[in-house]
Amino acid sequence: MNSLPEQLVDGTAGDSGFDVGARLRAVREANGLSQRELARRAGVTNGTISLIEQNKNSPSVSSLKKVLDGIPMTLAEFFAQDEPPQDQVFFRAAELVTLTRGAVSFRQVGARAGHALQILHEHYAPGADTGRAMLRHDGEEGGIVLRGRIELTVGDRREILGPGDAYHFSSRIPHRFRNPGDEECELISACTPPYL
Amino acid sequence: MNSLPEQLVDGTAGDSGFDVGARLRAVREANGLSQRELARRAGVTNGTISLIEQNKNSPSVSSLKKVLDGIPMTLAEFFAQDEPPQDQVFFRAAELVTLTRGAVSFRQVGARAGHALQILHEHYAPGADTGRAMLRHDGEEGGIVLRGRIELTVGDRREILGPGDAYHFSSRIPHRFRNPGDEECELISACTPPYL
DNA sequence: TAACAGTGTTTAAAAAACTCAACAACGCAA
DNA sequence: TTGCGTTGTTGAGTTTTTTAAACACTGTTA
Repeated sequence: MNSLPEQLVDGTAGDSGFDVGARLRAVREANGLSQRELARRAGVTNGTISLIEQNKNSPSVSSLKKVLDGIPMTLAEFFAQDEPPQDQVFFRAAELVTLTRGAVSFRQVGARAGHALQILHEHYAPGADTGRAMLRHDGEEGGIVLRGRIELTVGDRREILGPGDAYHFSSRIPHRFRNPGDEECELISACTPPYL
Repeated sequence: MNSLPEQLVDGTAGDSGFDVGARLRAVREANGLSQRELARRAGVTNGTISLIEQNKNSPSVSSLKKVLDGIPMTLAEFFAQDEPPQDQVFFRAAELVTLTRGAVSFRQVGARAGHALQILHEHYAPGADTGRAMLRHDGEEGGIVLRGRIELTVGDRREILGPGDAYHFSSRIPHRFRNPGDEECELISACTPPYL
């Protein structure tokens, strides 16, 4: 049942919001390689390269990786061209987006997507807690306490930090923030990549 | 003819030098999604997610993109790696390393090397200036002003920021900080990667 | 002109990914 | 306990990608 084996992804940007075919063709030509030469280096056939470049098929990650190895180029480099522009530089206090998660509020600097860095001005009400289920995600995070006290648990370590104290850890370690006092706690944090 | 339809990519990191399965599982769990919930949002079946996470198949770029759209996360973010060693987590106020550059002082959270994130508590004396020769380096940086005023020039844009105001830009754009007032200026900044 | 070496494209068969539906395991409430 | 809802995994069948080989086109050489 294939009366219309037309290209399933449309000819231009495809269904992926990222024009894999055009990107591969540009990269290949920028390196002065023919389809056949790249195919030989990559250990695939020239037909595969042709079809990918025309967006007539969507390569598997493993075959795309093989092809890029023949360039050579990493997957991250290949896709690291789609980051949106987004270039607001200055943010007035009133412009900071405020996010609320129960007794914790975050004032976020700029937008979340397309950046490698996220900066938050966080406020923890007395007793506020990010939850018993510990947080875990990629990247690193750190911060400095401005006011009040915060109890921070990272893996099997736990400390109570006060004004001027700071922290920095890999976000892959399970972690939890809790305000154990009667006073609001205020801190500024940064993390990479953004995760909220 | 499929006498050995075993997994072609080995169980761990696969043939791609990048463990797509483990990475997807980590990302999904970090966002608190079940395989089924992610599958529903992405418009694929839960079986697909399961097989990908076990590295029993290598998804096509278009299906991986669909899956990531349900997170949401871009392909570039997915393939961007990170490697944090070093593990001091808590830093008492007195422990913060202080660096001085003329009329500007930085109190640094943790060590500089081997991290993707650097956090600084900066103090600019009245008139302090990072110099007429504009700064330029890789990464992104941002911060929030706590006290005083700072004049920030980024490319051809210039603003004076006060308490609560913030900034965020690509460090590749030439930039310069200057305290134009009579009062000390204090701010907390973050940048990635570290550059001092 | 013909013969050749290079290019990218296209087709049928083989291989791999994807779907659908069933399965086993766990936690939780009745 | 039973029952229900959830989790992740698995097998049979369908769809898509990949291969291998042929095709059409270009520029060069004889």
